[in-house]
Amino acid sequence: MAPPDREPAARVPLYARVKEAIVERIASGQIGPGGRLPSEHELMAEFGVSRMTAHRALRELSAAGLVARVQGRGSFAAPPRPRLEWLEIRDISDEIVASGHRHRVRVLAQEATRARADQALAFGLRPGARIFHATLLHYEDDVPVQIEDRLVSPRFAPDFLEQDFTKETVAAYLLRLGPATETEHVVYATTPSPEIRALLEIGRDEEQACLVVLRRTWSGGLPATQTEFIHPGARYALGTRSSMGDRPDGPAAP
Amino acid sequence: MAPPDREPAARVPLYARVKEAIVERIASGQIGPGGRLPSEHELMAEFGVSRMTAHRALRELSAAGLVARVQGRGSFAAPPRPRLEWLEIRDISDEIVASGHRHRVRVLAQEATRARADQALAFGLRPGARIFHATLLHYEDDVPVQIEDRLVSPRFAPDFLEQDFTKETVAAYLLRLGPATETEHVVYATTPSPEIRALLEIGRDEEQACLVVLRRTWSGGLPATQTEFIHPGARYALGTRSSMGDRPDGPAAP
DNA sequence: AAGTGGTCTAGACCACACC
DNA sequence: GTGTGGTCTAGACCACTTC
Repeated sequence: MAPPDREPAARVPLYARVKEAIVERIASGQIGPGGRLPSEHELMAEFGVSRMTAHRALRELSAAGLVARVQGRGSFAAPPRPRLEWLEIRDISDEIVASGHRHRVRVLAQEATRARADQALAFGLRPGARIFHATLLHYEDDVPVQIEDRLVSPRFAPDFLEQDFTKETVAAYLLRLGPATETEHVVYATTPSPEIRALLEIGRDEEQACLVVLRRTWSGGLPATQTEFIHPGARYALGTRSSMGDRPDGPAAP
Repeated sequence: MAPPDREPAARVPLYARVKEAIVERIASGQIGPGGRLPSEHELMAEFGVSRMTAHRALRELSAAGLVARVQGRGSFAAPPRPRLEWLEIRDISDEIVASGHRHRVRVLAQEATRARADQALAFGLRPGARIFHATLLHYEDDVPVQIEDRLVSPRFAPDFLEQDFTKETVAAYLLRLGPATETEHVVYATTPSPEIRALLEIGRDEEQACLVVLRRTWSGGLPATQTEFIHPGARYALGTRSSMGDRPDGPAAP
């Protein structure tokens, strides 16, 4: 009673074929922005699928932001509203290894310190409270490409000082303790101090600007970590590339 | 035969309740990273829902990256693998207006030029071919915060020179012509030239580094635009914040 | 009233993993 | 073989919009 594959064609799920067909009509301009899409019943007739299958195709396109659906009215092609774009932030060691290079890390500091007033505020502690700190320098083929400067809440990672971060990434260790429930990223450019320049081996004549990624995480509502990733501007860039249809979820536009 | 609401409770769909329950177990640590989740049949029994409903809950959590599913084995809590993080890139005028400030733009250039060798290569044209160029300077409350330097393919936007970009954003105009099918972003830090410094009104003593977002777009396989957004490092940052469960799609980890 | 999307069910066939 | 997830169907009830 359920013919799962009416054609011995390629093993592409029906809902995926329906999605492809709709994306094709939008991408080719055949349905312009704001234009009306076939209703679920029309898709049932056109592709010979059940309503659940037609519905799934439209629902997933809606989640992907390519299609807007309004109950009682119909489905429409992506509205002419600026789409959000997304920049991927990955772990530096992954990136280096994935690009076929050699990754090495030096642990410059791994200690307990007293929280300064601003740090205490950020972590919800009293000034002078004990907090963990670590500074790591990441090399790609012996060229320094990132300074990782971390503050970690002792509440979140009590055994932080006992870890060997040349064996396991700090990020991997922290993830092992429990996933962050909230994450904040800020990216900006800055002119490095002489100390930073020395660590990153930035010559006097070399491009001096640095790219900084500031990451703050929370776990279960409590601040867990705060990290500055500092990169030499001339040797590092964040990048991403996306195609229509494989974009991350965006707010389904009205 | 289909009791749609066995309890007159709040109007929350069943699949959403199942999702919430699972997220709760993961976020509370009750199911630690890599831990096993109830199977679809177990969820059916526990929540009294059909298999389709249990499946939808798990499928959406899988798309959100919180759950990994493996055919034949089962469903598991977010694996202890570095999650991808995402940085949002938005239109500068939107950002300024959304934050309650005043946006103004000056058109510094809007012309047809001859493509340099590298530009011709990027656009798939012969060197010296006609190409459109525009430079805009964006102000937030009369303080310059972005230089927008664009190259646009005449094939994609034949009437580019006739537009009034003080009335309509370049991005909005281009979107009107047709959505980009592919987009590439690269973010890096750089030390600005004296010309750039002058335009952005960066003083001699001021922080000099600039944040550059390079965006390239394609439409239907052909290069459409290439843009450099240059920001003073001290006055601009990219930022984002995300919570567990509302993250964009990532590759469902094995 | 008719059409639309939003949800839900019961049952089915399949591919895959593990024992 | 048993259990898992992946897909699909036919039909149902509901809320909403439009006529």
